[in-house]
Amino acid sequence: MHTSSTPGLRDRKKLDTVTRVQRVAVDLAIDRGSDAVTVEEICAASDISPRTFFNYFPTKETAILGRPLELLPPDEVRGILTDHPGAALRGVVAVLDRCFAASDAEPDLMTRRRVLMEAEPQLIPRQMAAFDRLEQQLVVAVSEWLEGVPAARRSTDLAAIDEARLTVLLAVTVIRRSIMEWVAGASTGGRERAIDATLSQLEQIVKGS
Amino acid sequence: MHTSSTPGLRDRKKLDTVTRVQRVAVDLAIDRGSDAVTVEEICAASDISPRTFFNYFPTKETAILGRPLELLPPDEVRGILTDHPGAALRGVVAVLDRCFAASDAEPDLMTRRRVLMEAEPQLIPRQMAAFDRLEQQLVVAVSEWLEGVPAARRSTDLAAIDEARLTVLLAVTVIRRSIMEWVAGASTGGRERAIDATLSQLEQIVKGS
DNA sequence: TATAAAAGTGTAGTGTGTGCAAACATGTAG
DNA sequence: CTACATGTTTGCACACACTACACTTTTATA
Repeated sequence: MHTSSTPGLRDRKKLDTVTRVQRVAVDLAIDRGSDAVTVEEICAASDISPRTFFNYFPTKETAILGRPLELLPPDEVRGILTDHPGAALRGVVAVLDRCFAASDAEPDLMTRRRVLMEAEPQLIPRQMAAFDRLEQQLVVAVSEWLEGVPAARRSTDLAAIDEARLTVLLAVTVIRRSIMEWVAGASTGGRERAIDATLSQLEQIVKGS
Repeated sequence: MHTSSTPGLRDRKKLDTVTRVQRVAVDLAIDRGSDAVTVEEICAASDISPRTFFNYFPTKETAILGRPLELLPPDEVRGILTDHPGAALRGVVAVLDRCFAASDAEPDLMTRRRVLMEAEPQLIPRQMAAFDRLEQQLVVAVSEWLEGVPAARRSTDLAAIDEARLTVLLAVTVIRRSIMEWVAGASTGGRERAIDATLSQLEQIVKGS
């Protein structure tokens, strides 16, 4: 058994292979279009067998776009939500942003994926559909957290589960819009700035209705 | 050439076949799970050849869940938007609702799809990803419409394209939430009621942030 | 009834993804 | 260093979605 902090040769090799394949995959996709690239080509260019490819990635798409985001540990989620008292939406957006920041996130890989998405915008909604699991987990977490907030300090009179569902959908929308801006390269600052801008636009639009 | 208003035998037969296949597809999916159903089974049960299946439907998913929604003709879109002055969000939601109502919409087929989605919730985000095209077209339409509204009557000071993008995303979110309620069978009334409820919840949540 | 157009089908593929079992590498213990 | 256990990689055979092409059948119209 090997439970120390150093990864060990075996795991290091594995990680190397994974990132190498991901890089090759996204590069080929940028070159020829993601549909035109075959798994066999990716494998040939990364020196692994097709069978091994599917040990690493459940689908071709996963290798090109990356694994779907995972939810932070529950206590971290609670902490972030509590940091935004009376503004569940901002809290949930912050959680999603952290999930995003915490993902694999080799910077150059992210950059290349951004380039790819710019060239093939139809990949963006697919990526969003992969948020599904995250979304469901988040609804549970937010709902539980809301139930622990005394009614006097809540900013709505909705049932916790209803507020949680809609808040999570809204937060995903905010993140989605921010990612679109980020992909378009328009936003001057980082994601934070784009998120703040989106949130204030959101307020204007909703209040105007 | 046949350009009269009556469909003609050929087209009637075609329509019959399409709806029959759709019914068989969704029924089999309810019985065995949509992943476990093969195109061959659907074809055997609906007396067409697999090759013909793919003449009718681009994918298996399309046969089970239905074609993605199509945008109403541009003048209708403009009309609906103009019916909701100063509340672009409500207007866009109304447009989406009409698109929904105008889709194939054999009532019993819709019911069965509702049952299927209840059993396999992961189908819902997939369905939403299919909104992609509709969403893009809608952004263009809304943006053009907003540009025709004098600034004094606008409820925000955002650039038309920015307001259009975010408004469409929000409207899709509202529709998505309403469909989820409708699928869950919770809403007492029809979609309209669910949409109104969602919109007012939305206001509460955003104003509370 | 003859004929052109459209719809349906069979065949032979490509590509993604899976199950299984054998070959291989690596870590551990004597 | 050797031997064993465990995890990784691979080859092979396969199921299924989907496509290109050529061919037959059906329908609409003259």
